[in-house]
Amino acid sequence: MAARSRPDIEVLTEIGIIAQLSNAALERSLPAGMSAAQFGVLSHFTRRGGAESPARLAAAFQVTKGAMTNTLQRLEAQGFVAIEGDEADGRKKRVSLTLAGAQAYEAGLQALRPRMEGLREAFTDAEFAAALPFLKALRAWMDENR
Amino acid sequence: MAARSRPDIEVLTEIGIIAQLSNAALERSLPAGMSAAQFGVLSHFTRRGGAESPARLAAAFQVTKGAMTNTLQRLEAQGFVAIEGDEADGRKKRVSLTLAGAQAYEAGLQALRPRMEGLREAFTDAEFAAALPFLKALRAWMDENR
DNA sequence: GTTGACTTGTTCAATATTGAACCATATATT
DNA sequence: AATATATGGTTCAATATTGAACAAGTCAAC
Repeated sequence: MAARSRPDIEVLTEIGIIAQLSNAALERSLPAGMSAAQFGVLSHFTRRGGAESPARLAAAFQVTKGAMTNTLQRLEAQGFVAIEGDEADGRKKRVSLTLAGAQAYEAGLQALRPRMEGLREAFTDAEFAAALPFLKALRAWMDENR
Repeated sequence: MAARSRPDIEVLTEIGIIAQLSNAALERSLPAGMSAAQFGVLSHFTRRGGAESPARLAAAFQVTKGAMTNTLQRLEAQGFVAIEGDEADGRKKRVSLTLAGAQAYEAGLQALRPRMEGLREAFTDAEFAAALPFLKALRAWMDENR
């Protein structure tokens, strides 16, 4: 085999492919009609609870406001989130999880379970934990040097 | 801050964000009209040389054949690749890099240079190399357990 | 040789995303 | 108070991608 690529490029290449495969697997496993983006939003609310504005969600997921508008409209159409105007600030809206949304998230989690278990049989928590600091640093750099 | 997520999920989350930021940065840096997908194909030919069929390119980039058709059509429209029928197998086509394509790739590389240099100032080659084995293993697992 | 299964490449509708324009509202400056 | 600037959210056209259907070519088995 010819000379390998530079390690920085190789890292970014592997990361790109992993992200692609991971996202594709996620979408394939999820119940019909639930995209990875939607699942991410539901997951966010399950972890954090409370209400968030669309703009803050867009920032959290590194997505444009337009994309978040789309995702939230689809979630609302399915009854998974409630969207209401913000009393204190007329520009904002407040998005929150509904009971149906929490149930949909649970169903999504269950659907993912076999895959996640397979992953955790293939690698140990220690391996993931060991990889994390570098990945976080890389993410932070990418974020700052946008 | 509340309890962290499980390390496996965190790893996949970070990888997803890095890939997104990295791809966005790539597209922003590249000369107008050249997408990351197109740059990837040019890069492939520069490294490997010779000719490849669209199907093999699609497999190499983990993309559907339809997506590759699109990318190749755009590359051909700009004169960056030549596409001809395969003599030996009437179903296949042979894609190869043109001189203009090689020059376009060089221009893309130059445009990326400042960003890549910044990255290599922020991290050492050793750090990238250290991260690589785990990423490769993870990629391989994702690839097998599709 | 014919048939049947597989491979290759293209097309098409559906979906997600971006970037820009835009309107409404809030905040700061004067 | 009036004006300017910034922020929040939506819409729109453009683009990339997927998955499915399809036509054309190959190949093996019979």
